[in-house]
Amino acid sequence: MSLEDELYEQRVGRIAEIEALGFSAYGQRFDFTHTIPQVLTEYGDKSAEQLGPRVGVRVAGRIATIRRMGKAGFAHLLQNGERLQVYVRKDAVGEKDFALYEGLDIGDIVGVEGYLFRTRTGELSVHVEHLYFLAKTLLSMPEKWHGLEDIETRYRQRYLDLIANPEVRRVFLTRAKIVASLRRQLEARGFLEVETPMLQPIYGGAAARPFVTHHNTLDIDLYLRIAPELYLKRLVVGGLERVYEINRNFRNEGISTQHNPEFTMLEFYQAYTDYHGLMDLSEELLRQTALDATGSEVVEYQGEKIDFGKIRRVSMREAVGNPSLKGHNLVEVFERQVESTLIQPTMVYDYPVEVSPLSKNKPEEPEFVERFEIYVAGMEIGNAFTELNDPREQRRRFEMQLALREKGDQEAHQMDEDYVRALSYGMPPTGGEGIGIDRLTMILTNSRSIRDVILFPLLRPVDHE
RNA sequence: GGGCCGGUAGCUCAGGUGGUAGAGCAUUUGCCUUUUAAGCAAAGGGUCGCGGGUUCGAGUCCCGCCCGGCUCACCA
Repeated sequence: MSLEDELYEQRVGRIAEIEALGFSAYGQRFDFTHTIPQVLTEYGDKSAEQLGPRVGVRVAGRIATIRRMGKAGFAHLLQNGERLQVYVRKDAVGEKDFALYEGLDIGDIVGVEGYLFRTRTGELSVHVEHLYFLAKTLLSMPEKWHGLEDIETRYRQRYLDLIANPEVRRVFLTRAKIVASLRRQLEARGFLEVETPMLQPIYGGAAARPFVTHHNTLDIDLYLRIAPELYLKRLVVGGLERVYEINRNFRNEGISTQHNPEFTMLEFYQAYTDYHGLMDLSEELLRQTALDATGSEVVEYQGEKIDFGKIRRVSMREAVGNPSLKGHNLVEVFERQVESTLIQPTMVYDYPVEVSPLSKNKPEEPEFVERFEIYVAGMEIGNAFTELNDPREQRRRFEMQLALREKGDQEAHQMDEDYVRALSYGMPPTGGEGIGIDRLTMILTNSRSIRDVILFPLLRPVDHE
């Protein structure tokens, strides 16, 4: 028998022992008086005297460490990323509870009832009077000192990663704060949150290859959306003048430290503004989000201080430093030579029309459009433009894209007749923007890989024969 | 897809030039009523990612494959 099986059988055997003592191996509801973080916040700085006469608590958590010393012992309970020590002695808990304590494994989930005290070395602890068994672990936990380090296991078994590595938990708490901050700011400005189709008969709103799926009853192929853009603008036509969506996009392309096949975008549209208005708004949104998520406008990313307090604005032609370049050549040089050097938050504006099929032309320079992208730490995190609202020009742009598709460009835009029809009813002048939530989270959590900010990144599945 | 790196006990890792696989944590047993990487004593635990090959002999050398990481290309 392998060690793994041996450990498993050992613990299955322990279920019988737990039940023989009158406990359930998979216990009942446990009403606690405090979470462990609450105990630490409330009593963490109280002296032994201040804990008298008696502070009674009921707390629950997962056993993180055990130190047994004959007829007494200690354990640390882990809950919500924080640890509280408990002290169990035979003469305080009685025969039965002490027998239960003696058979505990690291990873078991228990509840304790008792009172707070300070140990000789000063650690705030619970002097246990009753022990409750809540859930049995059958598998052994990662090592207490190094935690779980194997990157593949961390992604495949994120639950273990979350138990063993407190900083992982923090990343995802920060991610939630980022999303909450953006929602709060958009709500405050009168934006309405909406949901638009993930399953789309025509995919659009970006240049990318899609995932294809099939609906059986309708017997049609559908695409997982690559962007919600065209639907959101239909809503602007419909009079929802400020809308946003925070949701997943799917792109059937490469995987890297900056790309996951499904990723989360914020897209928002505001009628009666343009890309200059969006630059002002973006600056404020990013500054406030950094502040809400990290407590500071200046964050450290991979050794660089990134300042969201003021965002530089530069035209693409200035950034490239060659005013004669245009079209695809300009973008190519920009991406090859400039993009990775944009460490501080930077808005790069005025894109060639060729790469921007949905953006409005600059009136005085129609070969350029009113578009900008936001770069931070060498990564594109946002893309925004004054929306093209002339249906006849939009049709010409789609036709340009179809011509590219004919030449083999698999990422060229499809024709969307209903979108052109929607524009034909009249869309107000509108600014629209997308912000990549995953990449923004990378920067605000100092994460090197997009997989570190996505709970379950896509990995090739392993065969279980 | 290309290049580089990695996969050894449940976890974290050692294993120059080939010679029957080690440590710490975890586990088991004993002792221990304020410990905290508790301690002391003892024990068990491995298809060395998978498959071929070279060799008397492969964790180690060669070939192929699988999985992962980084990076380049592509993309957001």
